[in-house]
Amino acid sequence: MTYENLSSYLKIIANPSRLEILDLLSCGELCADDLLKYFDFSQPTLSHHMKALADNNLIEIRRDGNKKMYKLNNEVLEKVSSYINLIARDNEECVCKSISKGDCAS
Amino acid sequence: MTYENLSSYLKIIANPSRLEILDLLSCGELCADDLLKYFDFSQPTLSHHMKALADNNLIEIRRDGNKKMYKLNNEVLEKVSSYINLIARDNEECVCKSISKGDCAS
DNA sequence: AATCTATATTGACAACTACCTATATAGACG
DNA sequence: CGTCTATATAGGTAGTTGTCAATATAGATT
Repeated sequence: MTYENLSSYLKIIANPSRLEILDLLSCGELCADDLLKYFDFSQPTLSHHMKALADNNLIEIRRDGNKKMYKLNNEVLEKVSSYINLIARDNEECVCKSISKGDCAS
Repeated sequence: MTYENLSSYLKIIANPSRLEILDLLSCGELCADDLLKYFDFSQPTLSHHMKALADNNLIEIRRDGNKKMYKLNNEVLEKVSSYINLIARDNEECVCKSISKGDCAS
């Protein structure tokens, strides 16, 4: 995963409403209406957030009769989490091994 | 940690340059000049990124003579990572337990 | 097929971001 | 104290984001 890729995922989840949507989905599917009742923003705003999440593969959508059901794709979220951890820690292939230190060498 | 708080941290790291800066710092302190040589952007842009990271406690700064040394504060990054994991998973106190399902009940 | 219901799209706008150039400042050191 | 070096701040700009009201659409149901 490139920094660009990781950054794209992070941009999507770097929003309190979307974080809460993801958390709400973490114990099962919900439809838009249940989510909408829960929040204070408008229906188009919810739809916009759901599209952003779906476009980035953070949720999956299926139709159920009249409604659409949204389901968390927790693998992606877990992958993002583990990549952040990778950045936080030193390791063999880390880019930090490759930087050339000038006068500031420790 | 509130969704607002987590989202603030995520906004800071949701940038490819800052992710790379953090990764570069993950095996030890560096000064601004070493980082600057590594990237293609201007010195003020680097300074701006370092300030954003420091203001959010993601790095620590100490003066060393003429220079400033930047050090990763990996605890914060690891905390962010683990909170994302928490959101990805179901658990006892999850907000997802509290949402009232209307017609969409599974 | 007409209507209803749930969700999506459009278009607009204020707020924020990342970057630049130009300039300022803080501390080191002659 | 004056100068140099390293980093920070200011001011400006193009692009992005989150939101809304208005409208469109897709599928269900009569």
